[in-house]
Amino acid sequence: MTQTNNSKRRKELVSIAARLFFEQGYERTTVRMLADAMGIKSGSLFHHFNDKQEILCAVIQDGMESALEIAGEALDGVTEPRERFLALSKAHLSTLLTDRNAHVVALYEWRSLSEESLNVLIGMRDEYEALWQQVIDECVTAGVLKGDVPLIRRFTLGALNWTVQWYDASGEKSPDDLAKALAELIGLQRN
Amino acid sequence: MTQTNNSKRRKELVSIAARLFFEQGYERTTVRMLADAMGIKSGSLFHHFNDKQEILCAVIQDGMESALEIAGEALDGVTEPRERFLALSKAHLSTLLTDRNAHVVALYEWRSLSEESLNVLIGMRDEYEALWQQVIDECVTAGVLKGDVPLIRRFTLGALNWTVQWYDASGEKSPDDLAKALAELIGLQRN
DNA sequence: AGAAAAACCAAGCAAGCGCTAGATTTGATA
DNA sequence: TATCAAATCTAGCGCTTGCTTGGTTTTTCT
Repeated sequence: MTQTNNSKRRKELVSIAARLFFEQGYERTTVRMLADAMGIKSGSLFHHFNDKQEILCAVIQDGMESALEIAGEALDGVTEPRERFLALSKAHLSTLLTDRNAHVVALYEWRSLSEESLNVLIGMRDEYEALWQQVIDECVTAGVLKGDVPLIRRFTLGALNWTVQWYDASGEKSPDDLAKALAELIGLQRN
Repeated sequence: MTQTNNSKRRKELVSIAARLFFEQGYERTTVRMLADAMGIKSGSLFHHFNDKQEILCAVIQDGMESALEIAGEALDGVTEPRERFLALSKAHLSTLLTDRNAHVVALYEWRSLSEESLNVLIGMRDEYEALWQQVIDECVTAGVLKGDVPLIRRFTLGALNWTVQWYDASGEKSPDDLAKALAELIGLQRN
């Protein structure tokens, strides 16, 4: 029976689904489109997933996991608050703009999830936001940032997440450039 | 025949559609849901609109128009660059968070538009962004902001537009509070 | 090699989708 | 009061949707 397994095949399928969901949105992507891109028939999809929405859940889970992992690595060994902020921003934009799939879906398709799936994912999102909260808190404590910490976090993530709406990968600016520019905008690189 | 008219009735219907599109997204909203909310049968909808996508187009047009109008009023008579930035931010958040319908749809549902509708709306979007571009340019010229103007504009609008994802109207912070906080974050209110 | 499990296909169902056509009602105007 | 257009309804068409079922192929493991 179809379990919520973690087989290698399933991972591949989730990755393909991520691409389609990113390109055209969850609702506009049919199970037949998914199956075509996967090289199987639409019915076979339901051997790996209980329903379509579960595919979305898996994609988002994927996106959150990789975002968390990359963020953790980026912060590892970095101690100076401003550097930590910059490292986290770079990690965020990197997952968002270079592997433009799962992480983007994770940000923009929450609405289509079942309540059950939502409960699974909210924990990961909170964990990710806690990471930001901590880094920003360090900046405020160190006196390099001023203001309400949750609010700064939300503005920052908003500015970063919105980049997927306009970023041109073929342009001259790299994700790292953007991260640096944002840090400058909020006065982190002035001193 | 069904024309792209501007009758009063049509305006009402567009307003109702805006609410539904905002609440559940365009793709998840069926013509029957729309008709129900409008108090008519689904078939009658197509006397006012040629197809479903045209309703979305009208909603977005509505959102952009009111945003443009409110922004223009907000800037009227204000000359000091920092005040102009703040006024524009307040106007933006006001349309976004108090009348949480058309403007939000205008931001998040572009993907479902036909190419034809897109061409109609892109002009309005550009006009709105030009407003921001100008105000930010004034700030940079006045020396109260530093950096690449288009980039600042995009980060700012990103931070503002993302508020719809988390803002709680029943909370303690008003849209104006948020605008002020953002201005402080990017160093506009320090001197 | 042989058995068990996993992956897949062929065929199609029931429901819901956007949309249409033709008749009917409503409301303004002459 | 007669006329005509706008607005709505009734009824349903043709298609696509997510998903199911029952059987076949492929892979894995002993």
